[in-house]
Amino acid sequence: MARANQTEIAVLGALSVEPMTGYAVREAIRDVLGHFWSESFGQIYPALARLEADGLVARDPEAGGRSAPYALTRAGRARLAALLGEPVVPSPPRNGLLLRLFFGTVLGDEACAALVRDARADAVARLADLARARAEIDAEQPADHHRYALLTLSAGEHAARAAIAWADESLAALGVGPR
Amino acid sequence: MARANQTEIAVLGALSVEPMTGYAVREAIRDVLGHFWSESFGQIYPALARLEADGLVARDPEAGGRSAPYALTRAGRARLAALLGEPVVPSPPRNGLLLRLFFGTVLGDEACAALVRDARADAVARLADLARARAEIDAEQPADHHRYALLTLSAGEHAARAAIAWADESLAALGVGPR
DNA sequence: AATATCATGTAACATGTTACATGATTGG
DNA sequence: CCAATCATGTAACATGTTACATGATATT
Repeated sequence: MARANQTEIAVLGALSVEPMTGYAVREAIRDVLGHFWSESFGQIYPALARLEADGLVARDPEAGGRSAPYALTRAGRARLAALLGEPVVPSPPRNGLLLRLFFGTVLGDEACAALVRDARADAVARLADLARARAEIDAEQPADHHRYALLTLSAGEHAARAAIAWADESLAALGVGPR
Repeated sequence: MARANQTEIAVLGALSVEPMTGYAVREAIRDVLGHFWSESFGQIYPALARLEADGLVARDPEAGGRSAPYALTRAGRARLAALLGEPVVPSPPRNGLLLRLFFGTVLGDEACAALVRDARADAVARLADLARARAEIDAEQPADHHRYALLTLSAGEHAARAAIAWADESLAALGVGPR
Protein backbone atom coordinates (compact mmCIF):
# COMPACT_ATOMS: atom_id res chain seq x y z
CA MET A 1 0.00 0.00 0.00
CA ALA A 2 0.82 3.67 0.22
CA ARG A 3 3.39 3.30 -2.53
CA ALA A 4 3.42 6.91 -3.66
CA ASN A 5 5.44 5.68 -6.57
CA GLN A 6 6.39 8.24 -9.14
CA THR A 7 6.59 5.43 -11.64
CA GLU A 8 2.91 4.74 -11.15
CA ILE A 9 2.06 8.30 -12.12
CA ALA A 10 3.93 7.95 -15.39
CA VAL A 11 2.40 4.56 -16.21
CA LEU A 12 -1.15 5.42 -15.19
CA GLY A 13 -0.79 8.76 -16.94
CA ALA A 14 0.29 7.12 -20.18
CA LEU A 15 -2.70 4.78 -20.01
CA SER A 16 -5.01 7.71 -19.27
CA VAL A 17 -4.40 8.96 -22.81
CA GLU A 18 -5.33 5.63 -24.39
CA PRO A 19 -5.06 1.91 -23.64
CA MET A 20 -1.79 0.35 -24.75
CA THR A 21 0.59 -2.54 -24.20
CA GLY A 22 3.49 -2.37 -21.79
CA TYR A 23 5.80 -2.03 -24.72
CA ALA A 24 3.88 0.99 -25.97
CA VAL A 25 3.87 2.49 -22.46
CA ARG A 26 7.60 2.28 -22.47
CA GLU A 27 7.81 4.00 -25.85
CA ALA A 28 5.32 6.67 -24.83
CA ILE A 29 7.30 7.49 -21.71
CA ARG A 30 10.50 7.68 -23.70
CA ASP A 31 9.17 9.61 -26.68
CA VAL A 32 6.47 11.81 -25.18
CA LEU A 33 7.59 12.41 -21.60
CA GLY A 34 11.25 12.07 -22.45
CA HIS A 35 12.01 15.76 -22.11
CA PHE A 36 11.31 15.76 -18.40
CA TRP A 37 10.82 12.17 -17.31
CA SER A 38 12.31 8.75 -17.72
CA GLU A 39 11.64 5.25 -16.53
CA SER A 40 14.11 2.50 -16.99
CA PHE A 41 12.98 -0.61 -18.77
CA GLY A 42 12.94 -2.84 -15.73
CA GLN A 43 10.53 -0.61 -13.84
CA ILE A 44 7.59 -0.58 -16.18
CA TYR A 45 6.58 -4.24 -16.35
CA PRO A 46 6.75 -4.82 -12.60
CA ALA A 47 4.76 -1.61 -12.11
CA LEU A 48 2.10 -2.81 -14.56
CA ALA A 49 1.92 -6.15 -12.77
CA ARG A 50 1.40 -4.42 -9.41
CA LEU A 51 -1.19 -2.08 -10.86
CA GLU A 52 -3.05 -4.99 -12.39
CA ALA A 53 -2.98 -6.91 -9.10
CA ASP A 54 -4.41 -3.83 -7.39
CA GLY A 55 -7.20 -3.55 -9.94
CA LEU A 56 -6.03 -0.17 -11.23
CA VAL A 57 -5.46 -1.38 -14.77
CA ALA A 58 -6.96 -4.29 -16.67
CA ARG A 59 -6.54 -6.07 -20.00
CA ASP A 60 -9.42 -7.02 -22.17
CA PRO A 61 -9.12 -10.81 -22.56
CA GLU A 62 -11.17 -10.61 -25.76
CA ALA A 63 -8.66 -8.49 -27.65
CA GLY A 64 -5.67 -10.50 -28.92
CA GLY A 65 -4.47 -12.52 -25.90
CA ARG A 66 -0.80 -11.80 -25.52
CA SER A 67 -0.68 -8.28 -26.83
CA ALA A 68 -3.93 -7.11 -25.27
CA PRO A 69 -3.58 -3.46 -24.24
CA TYR A 70 -3.82 -2.38 -20.65
CA ALA A 71 -6.58 0.10 -19.86
CA LEU A 72 -7.25 2.23 -16.79
CA THR A 73 -10.08 0.99 -14.60
CA ARG A 74 -12.34 3.45 -12.84
CA ALA A 75 -10.28 2.91 -9.68
CA GLY A 76 -7.13 3.47 -11.70
CA ARG A 77 -8.33 6.84 -12.94
CA ALA A 78 -9.19 7.85 -9.38
CA ARG A 79 -5.78 6.70 -8.23
CA LEU A 80 -4.07 8.74 -10.92
CA ALA A 81 -5.98 11.86 -9.90
CA ALA A 82 -5.02 11.26 -6.27
CA LEU A 83 -1.35 10.69 -7.11
CA LEU A 84 -1.22 13.82 -9.26
CA GLY A 85 -2.60 15.79 -6.33
CA GLU A 86 0.16 14.69 -4.01
CA PRO A 87 2.98 17.15 -3.42
CA VAL A 88 5.87 17.02 -5.86
CA VAL A 89 8.72 15.00 -4.41
CA PRO A 90 11.81 17.17 -4.66
CA SER A 91 14.66 15.30 -6.29
CA PRO A 92 17.98 16.23 -4.73
CA PRO A 93 20.16 18.26 -7.10
CA ARG A 94 22.89 16.31 -8.83
CA ASN A 95 24.55 18.28 -11.56
CA GLY A 96 27.72 16.53 -12.67
CA LEU A 97 28.78 19.45 -14.87
CA LEU A 98 28.69 21.99 -12.05
CA LEU A 99 30.36 19.54 -9.69
CA ARG A 100 33.32 19.38 -12.08
CA LEU A 101 33.38 23.10 -12.78
CA PHE A 102 33.38 23.93 -9.09
CA PHE A 103 36.75 22.21 -8.77
CA GLY A 104 38.05 24.01 -11.84
CA THR A 105 41.38 24.83 -10.21
CA VAL A 106 42.12 21.11 -10.13
CA LEU A 107 40.65 20.39 -13.55
CA GLY A 108 42.19 23.31 -15.42
CA ASP A 109 40.73 26.06 -17.59
CA GLU A 110 41.00 24.18 -20.86
CA ALA A 111 39.00 21.19 -19.65
CA CYS A 112 36.45 23.47 -17.99
CA ALA A 113 35.90 25.34 -21.23
CA ALA A 114 35.44 22.03 -23.05
CA LEU A 115 32.78 20.99 -20.54
CA VAL A 116 30.92 24.26 -20.95
CA ARG A 117 31.07 24.02 -24.74
CA ASP A 118 29.64 20.51 -24.55
CA ALA A 119 26.87 21.71 -22.30
CA ARG A 120 26.09 24.49 -24.73
CA ALA A 121 25.93 22.07 -27.63
CA ASP A 122 23.61 19.82 -25.62
CA ALA A 123 21.29 22.74 -24.91
CA VAL A 124 21.23 23.73 -28.57
CA ALA A 125 20.35 20.18 -29.56
CA ARG A 126 17.66 20.03 -26.89
CA LEU A 127 16.19 23.25 -28.21
CA ALA A 128 16.01 21.83 -31.72
CA ASP A 129 14.35 18.71 -30.36
CA LEU A 130 11.76 20.78 -28.55
CA ALA A 131 11.08 22.83 -31.66
CA ARG A 132 10.40 19.60 -33.53
CA ALA A 133 8.03 18.42 -30.81
CA ARG A 134 6.27 21.79 -30.84
CA ALA A 135 5.82 21.62 -34.61
CA GLU A 136 4.32 18.16 -34.26
CA ILE A 137 1.77 19.34 -31.74
CA ASP A 138 0.88 22.38 -33.81
CA ALA A 139 0.24 20.11 -36.79
CA GLU A 140 -2.31 17.99 -34.91
CA GLN A 141 -5.97 18.66 -34.30
CA PRO A 142 -6.29 21.13 -31.44
CA ALA A 143 -7.02 19.30 -28.18
CA ASP A 144 -7.30 20.36 -24.57
CA HIS A 145 -4.49 17.97 -23.77
CA HIS A 146 -2.07 19.98 -25.91
CA ARG A 147 -2.28 23.06 -23.68
CA TYR A 148 -0.51 21.17 -20.94
CA ALA A 149 1.97 19.51 -23.23
CA LEU A 150 2.92 22.96 -24.46
CA LEU A 151 3.50 24.14 -20.89
CA THR A 152 6.03 21.37 -20.36
CA LEU A 153 7.65 22.07 -23.72
CA SER A 154 7.95 25.72 -22.82
CA ALA A 155 9.66 24.84 -19.55
CA GLY A 156 12.27 22.90 -21.50
CA GLU A 157 12.77 25.78 -23.93
CA HIS A 158 13.25 28.32 -21.17
CA ALA A 159 15.73 26.05 -19.42
CA ALA A 160 17.67 25.37 -22.61
CA ARG A 161 17.89 29.04 -23.55
CA ALA A 162 19.07 29.84 -20.04
CA ALA A 163 21.73 27.15 -20.34
CA ILE A 164 22.96 28.64 -23.61
CA ALA A 165 23.11 32.17 -22.21
CA TRP A 166 24.97 30.88 -19.17
CA ALA A 167 27.43 28.94 -21.30
CA ASP A 168 28.21 32.00 -23.43
CA GLU A 169 28.79 34.15 -20.36
CA SER A 170 30.92 31.47 -18.77
CA LEU A 171 33.11 30.96 -21.81
CA ALA A 172 33.71 34.70 -21.88
CA ALA A 173 34.55 34.63 -18.16
CA LEU A 174 36.99 31.79 -18.78
CA GLY A 175 38.62 34.00 -21.39
CA VAL A 176 37.95 31.72 -24.33
CA GLY A 177 35.70 31.97 -27.35
CA PRO A 178 32.58 29.89 -27.85
CA ARG A 179 34.43 27.76 -30.37
CA MET B 1 38.23 -0.90 -8.66
CA ALA B 2 36.98 1.35 -11.44
CA ARG B 3 34.33 2.76 -9.16
CA ALA B 4 33.75 5.97 -11.07
CA ASN B 5 31.76 7.07 -8.10
CA GLN B 6 30.31 10.54 -8.26
CA THR B 7 30.32 10.56 -4.49
CA GLU B 8 34.08 10.23 -4.53
CA ILE B 9 34.40 13.39 -6.58
CA ALA B 10 32.41 15.36 -4.05
CA VAL B 11 34.30 13.96 -1.07
CA LEU B 12 37.77 14.23 -2.60
CA GLY B 13 36.86 17.67 -3.91
CA ALA B 14 35.83 18.88 -0.49
CA LEU B 15 39.09 17.62 0.97
CA SER B 16 41.04 19.28 -1.85
CA VAL B 17 40.08 22.66 -0.40
CA GLU B 18 41.33 21.81 3.08
CA PRO B 19 41.60 18.79 5.37
CA MET B 20 38.51 18.16 7.46
CA THR B 21 36.57 15.56 9.40
CA GLY B 22 33.81 13.48 7.85
CA TYR B 23 31.31 15.59 9.67
CA ALA B 24 32.75 18.74 8.13
CA VAL B 25 32.75 17.11 4.69
CA ARG B 26 29.08 16.50 5.09
CA GLU B 27 28.45 20.13 6.03
CA ALA B 28 30.63 21.42 3.22
CA ILE B 29 28.75 19.37 0.66
CA ARG B 30 25.43 20.55 2.04
CA ASP B 31 26.33 24.21 2.48
CA VAL B 32 28.79 24.87 -0.31
CA LEU B 33 27.82 22.43 -3.07
CA GLY B 34 24.18 22.36 -2.02
CA HIS B 35 22.97 24.42 -4.97
CA PHE B 36 23.88 21.73 -7.46
CA TRP B 37 24.91 18.63 -5.53
CA SER B 38 23.86 16.52 -2.60
CA GLU B 39 25.07 13.45 -0.81
CA SER B 40 22.95 11.67 1.72
CA PHE B 41 24.35 11.13 5.15
CA GLY B 42 24.86 7.42 4.80
CA GLN B 43 27.09 7.76 1.73
CA ILE B 44 29.85 9.92 3.08
CA TYR B 45 31.32 7.81 5.86
CA PRO B 46 31.46 4.59 3.84
CA ALA B 47 33.03 6.56 0.99
CA LEU B 48 35.67 7.97 3.32
CA ALA B 49 36.40 4.49 4.65
CA ARG B 50 36.87 3.16 1.10
CA LEU B 51 39.06 6.11 0.14
CA GLU B 52 41.21 5.60 3.23
CA ALA B 53 41.57 1.89 2.49
CA ASP B 54 42.68 2.79 -1.04
CA GLY B 55 45.25 5.26 0.29
CA LEU B 56 43.57 8.26 -1.33
CA VAL B 57 42.95 10.06 1.93
CA ALA B 58 44.71 9.78 5.30
CA ARG B 59 44.33 11.07 8.83
CA ASP B 60 47.21 12.46 10.80
CA PRO B 61 47.38 10.24 13.90
CA GLU B 62 49.21 13.06 15.76
CA ALA B 63 46.31 15.52 15.60
CA GLY B 64 43.54 14.73 18.13
CA GLY B 65 42.80 11.01 17.70
CA ARG B 66 39.08 10.73 17.13
CA SER B 67 38.43 13.98 15.35
CA ALA B 68 41.58 14.00 13.26
CA PRO B 69 40.81 15.55 9.88
CA TYR B 70 41.11 13.59 6.67
CA ALA B 71 43.56 14.97 4.13
CA LEU B 72 44.14 14.14 0.48
CA THR B 73 47.22 12.06 -0.21
CA ARG B 74 49.24 12.63 -3.35
CA ALA B 75 47.46 9.66 -4.90
CA GLY B 76 44.15 11.14 -3.80
CA ARG B 77 44.82 14.40 -5.57
CA ALA B 78 45.77 12.52 -8.72
CA ARG B 79 42.60 10.46 -8.44
CA LEU B 80 40.48 13.58 -8.08
CA ALA B 81 42.01 15.10 -11.19
CA ALA B 82 41.36 11.86 -13.07
CA LEU B 83 37.75 11.64 -11.89
CA LEU B 84 37.09 15.27 -12.80
CA GLY B 85 38.38 14.55 -16.27
CA GLU B 86 35.93 11.72 -16.83
CA PRO B 87 32.83 12.52 -18.88
CA VAL B 88 29.86 13.88 -17.02
CA VAL B 89 27.39 11.11 -16.30
CA PRO B 90 24.03 12.30 -17.57
CA SER B 91 21.35 11.93 -14.92
CA PRO B 92 18.02 10.93 -16.45
CA PRO B 93 15.48 13.75 -16.28
CA ARG B 94 12.91 13.41 -13.52
CA ASN B 95 10.85 16.52 -13.07
CA GLY B 96 7.86 15.79 -10.84
CA LEU B 97 6.33 19.18 -11.52
CA LEU B 98 6.24 18.74 -15.28
CA LEU B 99 5.06 15.16 -14.91
CA ARG B 100 2.00 16.46 -13.04
CA LEU B 101 1.41 19.39 -15.36
CA PHE B 102 1.51 17.16 -18.41
CA PHE B 103 -1.58 15.36 -17.14
CA GLY B 104 -3.28 18.66 -16.37
CA THR B 105 -6.59 17.54 -17.88
CA VAL B 106 -6.83 14.96 -15.10
CA LEU B 107 -5.48 17.23 -12.38
CA GLY B 108 -7.50 20.34 -13.22
CA ASP B 109 -6.54 23.94 -13.95
CA GLU B 110 -6.75 25.14 -10.36
CA ALA B 111 -4.31 22.55 -9.03
CA CYS B 112 -2.00 23.12 -11.99
CA ALA B 113 -1.89 26.83 -11.28
CA ALA B 114 -1.10 26.11 -7.64
CA LEU B 115 1.81 23.89 -8.68
CA VAL B 116 3.20 26.57 -10.96
CA ARG B 117 2.86 29.24 -8.27
CA ASP B 118 4.75 27.01 -5.85
CA ALA B 119 7.47 26.46 -8.40
CA ARG B 120 7.72 30.20 -8.94
CA ALA B 121 8.03 30.81 -5.21
CA ASP B 122 10.75 28.15 -4.99
CA ALA B 123 12.69 29.81 -7.78
CA VAL B 124 12.40 33.22 -6.10
CA ALA B 125 13.67 31.77 -2.85
CA ARG B 126 16.51 30.02 -4.66
CA LEU B 127 17.48 33.30 -6.30
CA ALA B 128 17.63 35.02 -2.91
CA ASP B 129 19.76 32.19 -1.59
CA LEU B 130 22.15 32.52 -4.48
CA ALA B 131 22.37 36.29 -4.01
CA ARG B 132 23.38 35.69 -0.40
CA ALA B 133 26.02 33.18 -1.45
CA ARG B 134 27.33 35.61 -4.04
CA ALA B 135 27.57 38.40 -1.48
CA GLU B 136 29.52 36.09 0.81
CA ILE B 137 32.04 35.29 -1.89
CA ASP B 138 32.39 38.94 -2.86
CA ALA B 139 33.17 39.80 0.77
CA GLU B 140 36.07 37.36 0.95
CA GLN B 141 39.64 37.81 -0.20
CA PRO B 142 39.80 37.29 -3.94
CA ALA B 143 40.96 33.76 -4.74
CA ASP B 144 41.33 31.79 -7.93
CA HIS B 145 38.92 29.27 -6.52
CA HIS B 146 36.13 31.85 -6.46
CA ARG B 147 36.05 32.22 -10.24
CA TYR B 148 34.71 28.70 -10.54
CA ALA B 149 32.32 29.01 -7.63
CA LEU B 150 30.86 32.05 -9.35
CA LEU B 151 30.35 30.07 -12.55
CA THR B 152 28.24 27.53 -10.68
CA LEU B 153 26.34 30.29 -8.89
CA SER B 154 25.63 31.95 -12.20
CA ALA B 155 24.24 28.71 -13.58
CA GLY B 156 21.80 28.58 -10.70
CA GLU B 157 20.78 32.17 -11.21
CA HIS B 158 20.14 31.70 -14.92
CA ALA B 159 18.07 28.60 -14.22
CA ALA B 160 16.06 30.29 -11.48
CA ARG B 161 15.31 33.35 -13.60
CA ALA B 162 14.23 31.09 -16.45
CA ALA B 163 11.93 29.21 -14.07
CA ILE B 164 10.33 32.47 -12.95
CA ALA B 165 9.81 33.68 -16.51
CA TRP B 166 8.30 30.33 -17.45
CA ALA B 167 6.00 30.36 -14.46
CA ASP B 168 4.70 33.82 -15.28
CA GLU B 169 4.03 32.85 -18.88
CA SER B 170 2.38 29.64 -17.81
CA LEU B 171 0.10 31.29 -15.28
CA ALA B 172 -1.00 33.69 -17.99
CA ALA B 173 -1.61 30.76 -20.34
CA LEU B 174 -3.67 29.05 -17.67
CA GLY B 175 -5.71 32.22 -17.48
CA VAL B 176 -4.94 33.03 -13.87
CA GLY B 177 -2.90 35.75 -12.21
CA PRO B 178 0.43 35.19 -10.52
CA ARG B 179 -1.19 35.48 -7.09
C1' DA C 1 14.16 -18.13 -44.69
C1' DA C 2 16.08 -14.36 -42.31
C1' DT C 3 15.82 -10.12 -39.98
C1' DA C 4 13.65 -6.57 -37.47
C1' DT C 5 10.44 -5.24 -34.31
C1' DC C 6 6.95 -6.20 -30.89
C1' DA C 7 6.21 -8.09 -26.46
C1' DT C 8 7.07 -9.69 -21.68
C1' DG C 9 9.57 -10.63 -18.04
C1' DT C 10 13.58 -11.80 -14.35
C1' DA C 11 17.94 -11.52 -11.80
C1' DA C 12 21.95 -9.35 -10.44
C1' DC C 13 23.74 -5.41 -9.41
C1' DA C 14 24.38 -0.51 -8.11
C1' DT C 15 22.92 3.35 -5.84
C1' DG C 16 20.78 6.08 -2.47
C1' DT C 17 17.85 7.25 1.83
C1' DT C 18 16.29 6.84 6.56
C1' DA C 19 16.27 5.43 10.94
C1' DC C 20 18.80 3.80 14.50
C1' DA C 21 22.75 3.65 17.72
C1' DT C 22 26.58 5.49 20.25
C1' DG C 23 29.59 8.47 22.51
C1' DA C 24 32.73 12.90 23.02
C1' DT C 25 33.09 17.77 23.54
C1' DT C 26 31.61 22.37 24.38
C1' DG C 27 28.91 26.25 26.05
C1' DG C 28 25.59 27.90 29.17
C1' DC D 1 25.20 19.17 35.06
C1' DC D 2 22.44 19.66 30.95
C1' DA D 3 21.64 20.58 26.22
C1' DA D 4 23.38 21.26 21.84
C1' DT D 5 26.53 20.14 18.60
C1' DC D 6 30.32 17.36 16.91
C1' DA D 7 31.57 12.93 15.37
C1' DT D 8 31.22 8.19 13.49
C1' DG D 9 29.07 4.54 11.95
C1' DT D 10 25.47 0.47 10.68
C1' DA D 11 21.28 -1.83 9.04
C1' DA D 12 17.10 -1.98 6.71
C1' DC D 13 14.88 -0.42 3.18
C1' DA D 14 13.67 1.71 -1.32
C1' DT D 15 14.75 2.71 -5.78
C1' DG D 16 16.73 2.26 -10.21
C1' DT D 17 19.73 0.20 -14.07
C1' DT D 18 21.60 -3.40 -17.01
C1' DA D 19 22.05 -7.59 -18.82
C1' DC D 20 19.97 -11.65 -19.78
C1' DA D 21 16.29 -14.69 -21.55
C1' DT D 22 12.41 -15.91 -24.39
C1' DG D 23 9.26 -16.09 -27.99
C1' DA D 24 5.58 -14.07 -31.34
C1' DT D 25 4.59 -11.37 -35.39
C1' DA D 26 5.54 -8.81 -39.37
C1' DT D 27 8.50 -7.43 -43.16
C1' DT D 28 11.74 -8.18 -46.86
